[in-house]
Amino acid sequence: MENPSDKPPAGWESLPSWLLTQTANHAHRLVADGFSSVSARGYHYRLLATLEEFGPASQATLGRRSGIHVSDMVATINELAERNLVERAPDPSDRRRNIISLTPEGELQLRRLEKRLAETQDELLAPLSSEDRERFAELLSRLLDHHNRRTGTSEEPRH
Amino acid sequence: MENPSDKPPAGWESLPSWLLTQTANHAHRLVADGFSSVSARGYHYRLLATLEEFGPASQATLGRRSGIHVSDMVATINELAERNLVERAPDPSDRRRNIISLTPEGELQLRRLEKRLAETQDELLAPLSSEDRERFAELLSRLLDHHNRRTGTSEEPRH
DNA sequence: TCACAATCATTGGTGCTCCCAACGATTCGT
DNA sequence: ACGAATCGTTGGGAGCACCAATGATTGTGA
Repeated sequence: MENPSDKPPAGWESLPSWLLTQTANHAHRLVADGFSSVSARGYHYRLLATLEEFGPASQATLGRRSGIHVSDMVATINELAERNLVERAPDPSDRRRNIISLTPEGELQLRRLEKRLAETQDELLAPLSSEDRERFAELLSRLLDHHNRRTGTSEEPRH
Repeated sequence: MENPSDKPPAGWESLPSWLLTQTANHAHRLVADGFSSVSARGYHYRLLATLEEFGPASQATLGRRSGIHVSDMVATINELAERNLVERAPDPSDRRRNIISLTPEGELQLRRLEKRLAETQDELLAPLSSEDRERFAELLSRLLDHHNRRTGTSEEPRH
């Protein structure tokens, strides 16, 4: 965004899709700023959090769990492994797979990221009351759920 | 995949910033799909709508009005001008400037984009009642306003 | 009036997120 | 045993937001 010095435009600025994406933009900026203060970005957090939540797993599985595309997963793991926040080891029982696991340093980093993230939530929702925040989250959840279902976000693992 | 429960993990998935950005993602996809059906993208619509709203202007002014960065404005105008949706003419009174104006074809295209956009809003808000939609928009407006003030810092152009 | 500051359009980048196609290697299903 | 499926990897692209620097032009102040 630059310099809306010329009066508030109009029309499209009141469309839900506009309000939503612009607000999300602010949210993303806030989150990204918090993360970048510890040299991380969204994907790093999502991967670390997923690892802690479900434990070590293959890259493909992690991709499904975190919603990160498998091809982006490679770079994300590279970046984290370079800093020893994550470990990439071959799976002895399936030579196609790597088993990715969280290191102690990775856990520490995750703690830091969670802290920044929590601060960010407050900053993001600053103008909203406690009840408003709840309603806001509820509305978003309803929308997100609906659209996640529609776009078949979770594929059945068949085997 | 020994664990068929590759579903919504937890924790971070309930954070407002996550709900917001992911929902915005769906919104963006819906909007983009609608736009792409007439070979356009967000910037095109924003520029065309701004032109109709305020009339012809220089690229820098359009950038301020639409929130499109001036350096992205160049490409956006190039793309629209190539299809005769917009006209780029030198400003006789200031040889630094171009005056950008909407062509009749541009207006037609704008009508098409508005139509797609209107359809998209309904798709986006499908699971919400009329009252919910209103509350949703109101909450988003409050947030957006707050953060625009904090960030957008619109300074007056020194005459 | 003349030098300096500011503005304008343009170029050529960056970063993040999401997404796609194709590849060799490996394992599974039948 | 053979074809189908899965895994990691590479190397892209789209879209949005943002930044720095440049040459041309215009404005301003001393």
